[in-house]
Amino acid sequence: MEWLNYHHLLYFWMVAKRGSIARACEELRLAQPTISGQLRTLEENLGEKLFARQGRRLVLTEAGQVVYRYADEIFALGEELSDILKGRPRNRPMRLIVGVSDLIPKLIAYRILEPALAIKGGAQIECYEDTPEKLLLRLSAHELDLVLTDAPAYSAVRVRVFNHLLGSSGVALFATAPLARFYRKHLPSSLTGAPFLLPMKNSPLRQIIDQWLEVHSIRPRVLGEFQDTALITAFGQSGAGIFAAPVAIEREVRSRYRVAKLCELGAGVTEYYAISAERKIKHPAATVIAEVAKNKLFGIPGQ
Amino acid sequence: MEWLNYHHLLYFWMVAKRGSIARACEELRLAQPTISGQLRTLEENLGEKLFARQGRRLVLTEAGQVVYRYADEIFALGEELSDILKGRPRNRPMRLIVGVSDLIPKLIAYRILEPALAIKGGAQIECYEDTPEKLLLRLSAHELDLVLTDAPAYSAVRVRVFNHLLGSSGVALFATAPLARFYRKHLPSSLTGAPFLLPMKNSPLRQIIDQWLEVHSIRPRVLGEFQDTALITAFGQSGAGIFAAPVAIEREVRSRYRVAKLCELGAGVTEYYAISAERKIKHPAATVIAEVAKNKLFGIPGQ
DNA sequence: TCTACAGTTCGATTATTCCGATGTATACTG
DNA sequence: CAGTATACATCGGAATAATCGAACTGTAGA
Repeated sequence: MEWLNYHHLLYFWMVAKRGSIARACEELRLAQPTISGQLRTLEENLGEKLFARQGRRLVLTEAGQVVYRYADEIFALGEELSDILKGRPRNRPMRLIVGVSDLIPKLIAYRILEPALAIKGGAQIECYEDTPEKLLLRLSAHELDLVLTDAPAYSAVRVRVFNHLLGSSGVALFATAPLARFYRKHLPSSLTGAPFLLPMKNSPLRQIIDQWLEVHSIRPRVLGEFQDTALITAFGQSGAGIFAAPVAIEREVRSRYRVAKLCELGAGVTEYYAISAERKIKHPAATVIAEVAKNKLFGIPGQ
Repeated sequence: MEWLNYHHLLYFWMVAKRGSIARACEELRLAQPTISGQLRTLEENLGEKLFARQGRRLVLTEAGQVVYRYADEIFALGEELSDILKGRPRNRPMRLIVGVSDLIPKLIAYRILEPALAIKGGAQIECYEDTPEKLLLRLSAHELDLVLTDAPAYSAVRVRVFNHLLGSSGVALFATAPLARFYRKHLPSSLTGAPFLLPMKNSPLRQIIDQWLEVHSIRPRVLGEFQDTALITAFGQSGAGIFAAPVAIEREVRSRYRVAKLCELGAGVTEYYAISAERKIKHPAATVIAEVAKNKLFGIPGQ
């Protein structure tokens, strides 16, 4: 494994950003030949020309543009990290800042977060969505107060985040009435070849579905894979295909999307977690959320 | 501006990942004193201890954990970049892979994408959601075929992506019946102090709303700010507050979320774009999408 | 054709990285 | 409680890479 030289990349990035080697020199306080040379070795290492000369200007090649965009992301993260370490907390007003995983149905997210609006004074909520990994990153940098996900935070390295199980729910399949009518006979074997709208491969919900399909030897027709459950339901509502949702919100799903329940997926259970940076959830609004979720949200049925 | 030393960071990252300097040495093919030393200079540069000795192990300090997570992001991007340049396209089967901006209402996204399911043979769709910036990054690396956003791609550097305007729509405010009844009298001045669910500050839709509020000298009570429009509607449906949505999907919004329209926001118009890596959209499913959107989706009213 | 500008090439110089040897603390072993 | 293996820290010199000034090449404009 040969490593990318990030310093070369940094010089390249600055040249691309400023539009010329000369102006990058000023910014980086280096001599022209230095950058010129480093740029050349970067191109050699990558085996791609990054700039093409156009008159006496440099313009990015196609490959250069791709590299530039990645570099932009990389160094933006680096600067963010520097800022945080220098103790310039990125402005955090007096409100609850929550990260919500894409994989959590919005109706569930609403049910979890809603108590925070009800507390007196009315906490203001700020919601960001992203992949769980990104959200945890921002949680650990104390940019978020709370992260909602459907899986506990993995800990390859022991990380200082703490998982609070809010509740769990079984999973059911839903579809518009005509689809449901058609496939309801001879369940579950009728589902082979049936059109499915599925979450991405890496999501816990998808694993539950796949396992269930496996057990029943069903090979569905996959119409599409979606990172966000809200898009799945947008498609599902229009009768494009069959989709899965937690039974905890069965009633809302049925009425809101005008769909019918096909069947429940036996053993499989989705879980919902709040993840905080401290062992004990401190933010008052967050405490309320966790309490209400544990006691009321999913507690009633089956217990 | 003093730059982060990304090579030191890389060593640190590997040590944290592998759990010890010794094992990082194997991976990086370096001698143990080398890494030990580099780690020390990194700590000195940052002014933070990153590891604490626990017996003869090293464990990450609080600061170390923050740095580690950022490093993870940074070097994951770096590896992705290397992969792409080495011509290992990250597995792209025969389907349409679309990036959808968080900021696009799912109902709009559905309407835009739906034609692709209808074409014969039935294209399989794969949908990712993220911020427009990240999506464009992946588009330029040819990991996506198409990106749907509500603003054309900015071009700080001339980038090889092309914007295709799919359509535009006015904006209206919605709320549940009780809320609507209460605020409908003396619009728009009645809205001062009214509870609002808003998209994030940087979104085009938010700018339209803010501008309208500004013009009418309304100062609403902001309940929360959301990155994803689907969460806004989940809150809005439950009567938490007033929210905005494009009039193009007024009917669906009203029936699906059981809300009523308060009023339209005069001049403001949201736009929807498909962004592709080539000047001409090539992917057959993508072509269909763009065609249908331009001709039918938003074309009828007002034209 | 002359000049200003932008980037390149070429050694010489300087800074940084890297390693082996050695030292210190910690865990395991009988 | 030695004796030994493990893991990291420290040190100084050797190897490597980055940097610079000076001279060179090509372009654009006067």
